Amino acid sequence: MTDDIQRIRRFNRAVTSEVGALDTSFLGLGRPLGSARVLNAIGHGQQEVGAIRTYLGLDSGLMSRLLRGLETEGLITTGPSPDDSRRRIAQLTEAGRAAFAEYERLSNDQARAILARHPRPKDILDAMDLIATALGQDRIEIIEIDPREPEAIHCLTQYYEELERRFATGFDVNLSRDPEATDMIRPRGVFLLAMSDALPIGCVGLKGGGGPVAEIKRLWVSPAARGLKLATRLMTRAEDTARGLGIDTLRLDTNSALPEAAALYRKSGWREIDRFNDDPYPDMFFEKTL
Amino acid sequence: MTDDIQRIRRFNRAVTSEVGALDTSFLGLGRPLGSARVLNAIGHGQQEVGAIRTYLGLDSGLMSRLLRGLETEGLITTGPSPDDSRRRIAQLTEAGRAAFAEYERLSNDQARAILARHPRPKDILDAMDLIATALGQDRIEIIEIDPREPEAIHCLTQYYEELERRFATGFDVNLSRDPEATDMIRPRGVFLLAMSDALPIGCVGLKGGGGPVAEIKRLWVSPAARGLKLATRLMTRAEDTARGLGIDTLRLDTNSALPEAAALYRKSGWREIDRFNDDPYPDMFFEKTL
DNA sequence: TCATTTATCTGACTTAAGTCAGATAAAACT
DNA sequence: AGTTTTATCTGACTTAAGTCAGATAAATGA
Repeated sequence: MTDDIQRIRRFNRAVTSEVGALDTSFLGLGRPLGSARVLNAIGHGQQEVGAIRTYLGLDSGLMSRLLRGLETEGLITTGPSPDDSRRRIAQLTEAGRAAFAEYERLSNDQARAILARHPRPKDILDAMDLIATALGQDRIEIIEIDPREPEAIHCLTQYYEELERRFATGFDVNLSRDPEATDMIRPRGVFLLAMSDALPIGCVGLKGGGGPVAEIKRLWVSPAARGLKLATRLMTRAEDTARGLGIDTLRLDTNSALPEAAALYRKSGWREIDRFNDDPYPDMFFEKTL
Repeated sequence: MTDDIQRIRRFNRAVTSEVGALDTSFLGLGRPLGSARVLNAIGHGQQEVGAIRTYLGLDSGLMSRLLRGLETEGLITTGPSPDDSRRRIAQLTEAGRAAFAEYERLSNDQARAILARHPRPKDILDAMDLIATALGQDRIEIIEIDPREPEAIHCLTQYYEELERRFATGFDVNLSRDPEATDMIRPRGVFLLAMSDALPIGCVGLKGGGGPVAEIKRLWVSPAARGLKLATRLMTRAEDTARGLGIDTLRLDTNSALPEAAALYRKSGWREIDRFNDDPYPDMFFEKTL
């Protein structure tokens, strides 16, 4: 146990000296860290002065001075917010966009360098996802999204890859009954993503047909997020949404090669029923009355 | 690829806000970060003022002033180094040890908290080891050590566990020909550890008997360090040491359940020979003339 | 309408951190 | 022995960061 703590502290040392170097590398462009942080916040789309101030945890006086500094450097312009002219909004000028792009390039180069000098970049990325998800586990949010958006496709692709690995026969989505995207968009259904600071780490689809019966599809949680009860959160949210859409019966199919899925369904009020479709992959079928 | 970079940058955000909070938590004890860092360096056994200065990257003037500050606080004493009185060495006073213990407690609590709030602490630790090893891959050192030391046992235990997992029959070290520790200590042999910032990540034993023939035993590299050519480095160093001990022939045994090991031996000048012992586990035997 | 609240700004501070040019004394070199 | 190098210290700076008490102007509420 003490040994474990040593391992964590070694990790802390490693990242503060390496990742922390990113923070200070911002100094490489000759601008104090405070100004650089404000400039980057604006570049990343934060417009409201107050929002930036809270985000960066700055005193109002300091914030004001940093903004004045960036203004005289010609990197930003500020003006009153149209809906409340006490508030001010900041925007990058042409020169500001150029400076911001420099910072982006620096960050990206540093990230690329980490990947390039390691023989197993995939393992590194997975480990980073696991740690970042663990550190941010209290800030995981569930959002509704169009299943054709890239974030959704990111999850679905990984879901299909996992089925390919875990089914003895492999998995080809073209042989499966791939739901129409519009069946998983309101008002017929919904597609939910679990997001951890901009990274999608889980999904579930509610596929409706306009009637009182709908199907749960594509429940998946990233390996980085397993154990955090995310599948339960996604299912609960999907069921709540279904109720709101006037649905009273939910069905789903699954495969006995995914025992943790069946266990979850059994534990949360689903009961096994007879086969209700001719999809070649599933061998277990469940139903739940809402 | 762009996506990968986003994942790394998300990781950077997560650790700078969480691990960076550790840095600033040091401020919680009311001492400026600079003084706290010096105090902790001394607490961790760094005595030489110059060494601390290089380690923390401080200007000599600043360093001097920080030391004076800690001295007037009554936390350290400084004096000339016995072997070169230009240099100075710093030591904690009783009060200094108490203050240092407070910082240790803070760091340990923070580490413990990370483990406690995650359902899969082992995965988190493995991921942290992988990333810390990757970030510090240029600072991996190979050291000689007594195989009965805890760092060596840490590696050997993991080695045995891996054999237990990978051999169809499992692995019981008591049934194997476990070498005498003294056969792996100079002048008969040597035991080598690969260290990444205080974490042992690989080992190899050179087991000699005083004569010109010796055996390579217990070659193992932590999953966190695979792909970094560490096995090759360990073997090269072991062979070099063997030459220095007047050994001209090396032998080893291995098992075909570890194909990557046999591949390494073949690639680096070993040739397969007939069985030379009656250990129940190995089924392949190699020899190399130095 | 008038007092109150809210968002930001300004000026006058403090503290931490870092830089740089000597000063000093011991060690190393010739 | 005398010069040079090395390790540390001191004093006189600069810069970044942060604090705090008002000032100002727009929005809100009674």
